Amino acid sequence: MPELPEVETIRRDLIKKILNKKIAGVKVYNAKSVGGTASKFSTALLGNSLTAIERRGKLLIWHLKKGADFLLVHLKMTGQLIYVKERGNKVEVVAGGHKLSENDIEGLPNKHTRVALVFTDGPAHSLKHSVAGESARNVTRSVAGGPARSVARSETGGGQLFFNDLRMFGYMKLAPASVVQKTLNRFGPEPNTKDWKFDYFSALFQKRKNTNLKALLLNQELIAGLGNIYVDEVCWLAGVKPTRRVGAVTVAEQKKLFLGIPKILRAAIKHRGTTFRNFLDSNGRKGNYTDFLNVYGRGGEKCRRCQGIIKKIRAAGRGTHFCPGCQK
DNA sequence: GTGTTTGTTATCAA
DNA sequence: CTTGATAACAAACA
Repeated sequence: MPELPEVETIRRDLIKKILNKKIAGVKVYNAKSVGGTASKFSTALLGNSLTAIERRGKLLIWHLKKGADFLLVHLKMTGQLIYVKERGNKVEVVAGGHKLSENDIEGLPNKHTRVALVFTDGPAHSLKHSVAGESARNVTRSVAGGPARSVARSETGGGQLFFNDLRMFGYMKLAPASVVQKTLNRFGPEPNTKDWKFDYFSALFQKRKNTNLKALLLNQELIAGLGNIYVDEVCWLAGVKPTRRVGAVTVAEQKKLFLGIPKILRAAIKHRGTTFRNFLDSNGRKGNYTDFLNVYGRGGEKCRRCQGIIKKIRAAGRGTHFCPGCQK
C-alpha cells in the first residue's frame, strides 16, 4: 500500500538508478497496465531516457527526454518498481547485506511482472521491442526460452526495472502535458512543503464538516499523499478518533493534526516507508517504518500511550484502527 | 464459498 | 455544481 512516504522513497532511489540512462528494451506483459496500447508505449520509450522524476501525492511523473509525452506512474495498492542491476548474465541485487525472501527480487520477472524496462548507460546496441500476451505465464509458454529470459540476457550494463503489480490497478501511462497539468491540479497541498498552511487546513473542517475525519484526511483533492495507514497513525498521534465528525474537531485538535501529518510522513520517509503487505522499495527491500506503527495492524494489542486495547473497525469503507482509551 | 485487503474513480442521491 | 457515501475494479489469502 504505497502512500506518500513509500512513493517518495522509490522516487529518490530511482533518480539515482535510472535517470539519464537509455531505455534499450521494453517489455509489456500486461497491456492494461500501460493504458491499453503496448506498441505505443514501447515506441515512445525505446531509445528514450528520463530527465526527471517528480511526485505529486502518490503519483510519479516521469519526464522523458524525447517526445511530448510524460509517463504517469501510479502503484495503487500492490504496485512495485524494482530495479535489478545486471553483471554479465547474472542478476545482482543492488543493495546487499539484506536477506531477501522468495517474494522479493529473486526470480524476476515473475507472474506479477506487468512491464520490464532494460536500461543501458551507453548507446543502445539492439533495440528490443516486444509485446506479450495477457500474463507472464503465457509469454513463457509461447516463446522458446521465454521473452522474460531475453530481457534478462540483454547485453546492457544499465540494469532492469520491473513493474510488478499483483492486482493490476497500477499503471504506467503516457500523457501529454495538458493531461499531466490537469491531473496535478486536482491534488490538494503537499504536507511536506511550504504549501502546507494551517489556514487552509483549518478551513477544510468548516467546508467538509459533515463527513468524518478519516474520509477528510484520505481525500487526495484536499490533502495529497495520505493513505489508510498514515491516516490512522496521524489520528492516533493527535488523539482524535478517525470516526469523529469533522465539524466537531476542535481548533486545538486541528493544530495537532496539522503538525502531526508532516511529522509522521517525514519520519516514515526517513525509515524508507512501511511494509505491511506488498510494499517493496526499488531495491526489493521492505520499509522499516512498520516497526513504528502505533495503531495500524495492531487491533487487539495494547496502546503504547495509555495501555488501552486498540480497536479495529470500518470507517470510510476502510479498515480503521484507533485506541478508545486515548483517542477522543 | 466468504470476508478482507485499499487507491482511485464511477455512480447515485441529496 | 457540490458534497458525501458506496460500489466497482482485481487477485490472493485466511
